[in-house]
Parts: sequence; C-alpha cells; structure tokens
Amino acid sequence: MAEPTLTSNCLECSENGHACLKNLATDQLKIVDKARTEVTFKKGEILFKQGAFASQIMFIRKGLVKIYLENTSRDLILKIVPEGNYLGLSSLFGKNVFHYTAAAYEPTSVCMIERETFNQMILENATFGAEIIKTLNDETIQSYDRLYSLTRKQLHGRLADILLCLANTIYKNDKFKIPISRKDLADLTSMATESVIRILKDFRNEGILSLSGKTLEIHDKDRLQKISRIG
Amino acid sequence: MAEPTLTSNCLECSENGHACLKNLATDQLKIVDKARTEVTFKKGEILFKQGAFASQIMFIRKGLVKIYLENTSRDLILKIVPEGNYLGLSSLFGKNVFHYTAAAYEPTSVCMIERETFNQMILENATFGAEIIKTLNDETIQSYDRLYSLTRKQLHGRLADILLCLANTIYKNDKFKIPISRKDLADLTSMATESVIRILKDFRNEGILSLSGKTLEIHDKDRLQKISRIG
DNA sequence: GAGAAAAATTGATCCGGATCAGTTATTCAT
DNA sequence: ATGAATAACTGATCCGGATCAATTTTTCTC
Repeated sequence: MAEPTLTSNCLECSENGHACLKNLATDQLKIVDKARTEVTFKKGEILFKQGAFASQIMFIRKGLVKIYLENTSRDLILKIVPEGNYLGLSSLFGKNVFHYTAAAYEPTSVCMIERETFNQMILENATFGAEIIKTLNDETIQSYDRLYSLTRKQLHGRLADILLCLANTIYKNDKFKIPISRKDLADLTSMATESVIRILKDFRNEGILSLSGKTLEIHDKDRLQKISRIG
Repeated sequence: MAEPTLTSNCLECSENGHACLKNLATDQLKIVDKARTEVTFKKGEILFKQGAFASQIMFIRKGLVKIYLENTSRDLILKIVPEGNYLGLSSLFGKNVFHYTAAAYEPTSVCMIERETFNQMILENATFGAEIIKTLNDETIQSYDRLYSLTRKQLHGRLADILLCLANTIYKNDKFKIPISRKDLADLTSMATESVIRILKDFRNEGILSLSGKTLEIHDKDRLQKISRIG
C-alpha cells in the first residue's frame, strides 16, 4: 500500500505564511504535523460525504472544491471553495458528522488533520480559536449575501452574482476556465439548467462576456455588477 | 437620567445555569459583570441597526427578536431569536459593525456586554471560545436548512417550516400567540403577503390549524410535517 | 477513432405565485 | 368613542421561469 505523498510539513507551511495554523506555536505545529496526512483527489472525486463521521478537518492546499447538500430530488451547492480554505469546520465541537458533501472540481490536494488534535489546539491556544471564530464569521456573513441573492434576485441577477464571485474571489481574473457544468451553475443559483444556458446566451449577445470552450471571459464587468444590483 | 434596571449580576446568572458565560471562571464573571448593562426594549423597538458599530454583544434575557437585512426594496428576515441566545456574535473578531438589524417583537430585555471585554474573555479562556464556536456552528447548520427551505420548497412547504419552527423551537407548544405580522411571515418565507394569507387559509380549511385573533393552534402536526417534507 | 454516454442547446408550453386593485377588519391616537 | 392609519383579506390578471421534448455537441470508453 503506497503512502500518500507528503510534500511538506506544518512548520514549513506555517513559515511560508499559509493561512492554516496561523497563531500556533512551534510545539503545537509539531503535534499537528504528526496528526496530519496529505491526500490528493482526482477531478470529480468525493472528499467526504454528508452524514459521514467528521474525523478530520481538511485544508485545501491546491484545487477547487464544491460543498453541497445532497437530496433525493436535487443538490443544493452551498459554496465553491478554492485553495487556502478549511473544509469541515462546521463539525467542530458539535455533532461529529459532516453536514454536507464535498467534491473536487479539479485535481485537488488537501491536508487532513485529526479532528481531536485540531480541537485540542483550539482549547490550548485561544488566539488560534479566535482566528477560527473570525473565519466562521466571515463565512456566515458571506452566506447572508448568498441568501439574499437566491431569495430576492431574479435569474439574471443570481447568475451575475456567481460569475462575479468566480472572477473576483475564486480566480481573481476576468478570464478563466470554468470547470463548473451548466447543471452545477443551476444548482448554485437554484434555477433550471436551461435557464442558465439561456441567460449565458443573453450575456453573450449583449457583449457582457464571451465563451470559447470552457474558457469564459468577462468583458463588461460594470454591466454585470449593475445586473447584480438591480436583481 | 435614570439608570437601567439591573435585575441580577453575571455571577448569579451563571450559578443559575444560564447559557451565557458558561465556562467562565469567577474572576472573569466579575470582569464581565462590570462591562455589562441591562436594557429593556418595547415591542417594535430596534435593538441595533445594520451598519452601526458593534460595540457590544447582547444576550436576550427575556423576549423575542427578529434579525433582518434591510434593503431599499424589501427586508429579508434572517432569523427569529428567542430568549437565551446571543445577538451580534457574527461581529466578533471581524469588521466592528452589525451585519443586520435587530428589532423586538415583544417587550425584550437584553444584557449588553462590551465587545472588547467579550473578545478578551475568549482570548483568556479557550473553553469559552470553544463554546462560542459550537454556538456559531449550530447557527450555520440551521442556516443550511433555511437556505434549502427557501430555495427548494414551494410556498406551502416554506410556511409549514416556519410554523413548525415557531411551535417546536421558539414556543415549544402547539398553541401560541404569534406576534409576527403576515408581512413579516412573508419576509421570513420570501413570499408575497397575500400568499401567506391564502396559505394560512388553506391550512385552516384543511383543519391543520386554527386561528383566533393572534392565537394560533396547530391541530395536525403530522400533516404539517408532511407538507414540509414534500415541499 | 468509433460508438456510447453525458452535457449543452433550442423552442414550445404551462403553471406557481407575484402583482394589482380593491374591501373589510384591527389597532392606534386624540 | 371616533376618525385615521395600519393590517388582513379577496378576486382577477399577468409573467418569470420551470418543465417538456427534441437535437446537437462534447466527452468519455474500449
């Protein structure tokens, strides 16, 4: 049985200024490093399943992940999570299960940290805990925006929001390759797949963006922001 | 200028097993008690405004509060918060403003705790911080249910969800006085006021519930749960 | 690289629920 | 108690978007 490739350790990672494990002391970093393993996932693979025991917290080192609620009828994609973020924090100090499923959009490598060790670090180091609280709160505030978008805006506004998020937050570029299918864009915006297609066509016809293959380029961001605003 | 009525102090409150300030040591409770003031609000009054400086964390001792996003067009009620819960936790360790407005549905009394002192308690006492993390996570998980309800269920299912929440979580009784207007039920379920009225009528006609004045009684909870399930 | 499966696309139809326009019932203020 | 303002209610109309049905394109698989 092959060992997963360990490309680094927590001490190096922390020195390089990574967001994970910020505020931990050297001896704590050593403990975490022992309770850690690195795993890579192929495109489309599931990192963890909703309902499964959350025996580890994950940190995305490389890649792109969707987290979603699975349901008999249709999935609800809660969030697209890029590298440099934790997964599974919502299972800390509560019921020891994942509340959502996570799947990789791209080849993705994550650090898995034993939940118990992670909990222990928080209990030993309040500054680390405070940083986690800040992270959780940032996510909550984002989720308010999303709730607003999904419940109060019409289709064009909702799709504009997702596209702006991809350009501004995920890729930090107005031109990017979307690994997200029309179906998934529909599950993100809570609309029908056909509607996603029609609205993308509208945007293309109006010169707001162009699509060639999987590459999307936003030409008129002002316009898109206006569409987002008016809903 | 009259002082607000202080009905107790943090040490007594903690001894009586209140959820707030659980896990704090006696000397910490004394510090918090000095950084605390108690304020009562009349029905309809605003506790704090979205965008205002969040210079304190609040704990609802008595009453019922709605927190909502204010918007030029229409409000979005994020949550109904009963006594025994914090308000404003999402402003901890982040931008020092409230991200939503809070208003009292009933005469409400809250403890206000200086934000800086509250932060300090978390940084001094990791167990207290862990408890806050647990609280935040519980709220996040609830918000997933709500996101699902609002985006995937039809009107009847959405209203059923809110009524079940009121009966099960808020009032812990199948008969209660709703201080929430039809308009606010609409802002909670993201539907038109007229739709709320029509669906309540449907529920009454089918014997699921009865309404006399402001008093609502649920007669057939199984049916309501089924409606919630099928959406 | 051929065939199969999945994803993307298009047009036509239909319906859930919003909006509009009023009426009736409560609540509030003097 | 009384008029005014607000909330609750009802029916008629309309439209945004889902659904359905089919075709084309792309992506896997052996």
